[in-house]
Amino acid sequence: MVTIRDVAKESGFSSTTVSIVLNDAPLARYIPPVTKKRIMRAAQKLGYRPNQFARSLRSKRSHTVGVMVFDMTDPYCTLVLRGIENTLYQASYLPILTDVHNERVRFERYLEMLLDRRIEGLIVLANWLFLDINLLADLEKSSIPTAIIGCELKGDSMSSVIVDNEVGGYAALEHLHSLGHRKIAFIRGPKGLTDSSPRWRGVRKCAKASRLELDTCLIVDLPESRDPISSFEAGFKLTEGLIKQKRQFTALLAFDDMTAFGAIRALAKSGLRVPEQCSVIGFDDVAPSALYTPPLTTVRQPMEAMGASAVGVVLDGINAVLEKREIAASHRRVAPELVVRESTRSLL
Amino acid sequence: MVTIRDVAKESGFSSTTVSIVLNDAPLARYIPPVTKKRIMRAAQKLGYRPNQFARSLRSKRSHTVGVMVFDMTDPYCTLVLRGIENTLYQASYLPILTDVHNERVRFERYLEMLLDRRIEGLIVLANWLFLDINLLADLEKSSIPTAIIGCELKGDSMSSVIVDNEVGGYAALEHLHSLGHRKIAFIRGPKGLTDSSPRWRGVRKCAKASRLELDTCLIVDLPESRDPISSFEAGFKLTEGLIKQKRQFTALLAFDDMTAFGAIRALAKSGLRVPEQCSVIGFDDVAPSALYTPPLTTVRQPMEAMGASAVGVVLDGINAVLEKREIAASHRRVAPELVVRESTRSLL
DNA sequence: TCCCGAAGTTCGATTTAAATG
DNA sequence: GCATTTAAATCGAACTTCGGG
Repeated sequence: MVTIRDVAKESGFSSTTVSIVLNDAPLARYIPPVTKKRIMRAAQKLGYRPNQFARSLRSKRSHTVGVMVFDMTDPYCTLVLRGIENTLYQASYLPILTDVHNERVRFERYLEMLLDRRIEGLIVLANWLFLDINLLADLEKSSIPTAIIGCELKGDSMSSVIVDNEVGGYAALEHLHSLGHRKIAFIRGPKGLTDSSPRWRGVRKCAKASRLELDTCLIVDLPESRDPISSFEAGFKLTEGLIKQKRQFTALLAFDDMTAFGAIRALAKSGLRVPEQCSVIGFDDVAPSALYTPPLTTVRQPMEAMGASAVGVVLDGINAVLEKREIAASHRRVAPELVVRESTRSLL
Repeated sequence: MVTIRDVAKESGFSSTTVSIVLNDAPLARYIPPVTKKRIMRAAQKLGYRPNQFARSLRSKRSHTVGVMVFDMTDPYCTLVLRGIENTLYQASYLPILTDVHNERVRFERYLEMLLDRRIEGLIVLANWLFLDINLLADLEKSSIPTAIIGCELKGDSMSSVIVDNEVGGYAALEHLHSLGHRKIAFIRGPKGLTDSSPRWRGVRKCAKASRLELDTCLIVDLPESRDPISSFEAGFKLTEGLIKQKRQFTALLAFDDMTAFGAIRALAKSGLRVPEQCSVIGFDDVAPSALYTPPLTTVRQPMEAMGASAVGVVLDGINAVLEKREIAASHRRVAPELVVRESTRSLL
């Protein structure tokens, strides 16, 4: 490996001067262009690349951000990760990706490993989180800039980026209602998920506003489960249950897209066609939704933008730390967007 | 930050002794249990965590593996990444994830960044690769253990893990043939993809073995494109074209699952039901395939196992380097598995 | 000679303080 | 005092060498 001393020897200057020149440090003003040229050429010639370990040791910086996901296999992650990656790339940071598998020990071990690596920031993708929220509290004391995506929280220590679930829930029902649907089945999210209740609040709000009465016989809940795929299976079973009980409904509002897929499957199995005999709307707009047959109408979370936003917040935090400024945590709530495709249809 | 010297002071021993004890170095045999206890307690009390920068600087090790993906949004990546993550975790390595977006400059920049970080190994997920293969040759000179997933290559410097495309292609056609299908449409992969030709070779081999004549009017090719989603759109358009030309076929063999999704969509749009009027088979078994309506019959690549396998190879390489052993690159070809679901049906 | 522990060097880059002309 | 350059200290851990008992 070629070191700064090799460059010094090759160029005929001291390693101090080489360092100053190559980093374009303040003192570089005093160094005559000839010297700079010579040093540059020497470095070039030798193919010198500074040792990041040594650099980090002095500067205490890693130019690395930790990314913690609770379950990678959730399709929700993909685009968020893309947003994170892309924004970090612009800023010349590199992400260390960890997948907690919704396991407590794994969370703790990974957090320790990341902290040991002196990550400068941390982004947590709490998409399908069934761990004690107290775990997240542990993060607070780590005192590194942290942003959580998909889990609302108060407080000054950690930032958060979430979609406005209430607005989204409202939009979903409003869409079905505007199409003339009145007998609507609902599959709500599991109690343990922070998204569930605001999303349902939005639905109720819309129902109230449009004087729609919700039939409690048509409301079912997703069970708790650590596995995001399970919402597909649960969506399937719950819908099947509804059908078997001969509940009449012309539309179904699912907690998320996976649930909607399960519901569509159940409907198809019973010979009910979507959207001809039953409209279905999901939530999230994960990648497969656009590819589904029929393409799924859903409420989109701007996932890539949310990833980018989280990185932005964390980067601001890092800069604040570097400049020894205090900075308050920011809590961003981004607007969802109704995406009308072909799984919903007007009753008229 | 608490350093080893703080622990030394606290425990009353020198930093040397502390280092020996905490690392359980060979010399630790000579150190009496009392001393060890005292040092351990001091470390515990102060919450000492060794500085990885300093450690890496001396040991020249980063305990980090670079992971390079050509397009994260390809659903193919998800499970492979899970396999990689999980296996690295067992071995206490951390992955740095980079997404090349199929862009040359990005590839080069990321590679440089990873090398600067002194990654100990590199895993390349060449799933939807439309860059010059020569780029990969650049990797050779990096001289760090490297494994490529999804792209066959010879040579001793880099290892590879691929699915046996020929066997897979064979199995796909064999399945359709065994169901009684004789008029079969084919959507082949783009020429630029290394998977395309062996997969097709398998198909032809099976056709020959079962004396099935392939109708060239029913064979179409996916265009080149950097975007993996494009195979959905192309699958849609190509199938639509086939239908518009009134080509008769009772089954369709798609290059991959995304293409199959596009084909199903086109069939549905023309009022053709799957599998009643046309069977469709894909390749890969990406996550959405099982959730599709109808659930897609496909040829599964054991993606998680392939990720794990690549990590295994790289880890072996790392150990070889540490022990200054020479080690030959390994080229693993794993068997695919036919997954029969509901998008294919017997003609009888 | 064996056991225990400490002093000092090394890894490679940055930075402070100081030395030249 | 000014422009130009550098010796030496520093970051934190690990390893080599050495000395005392």
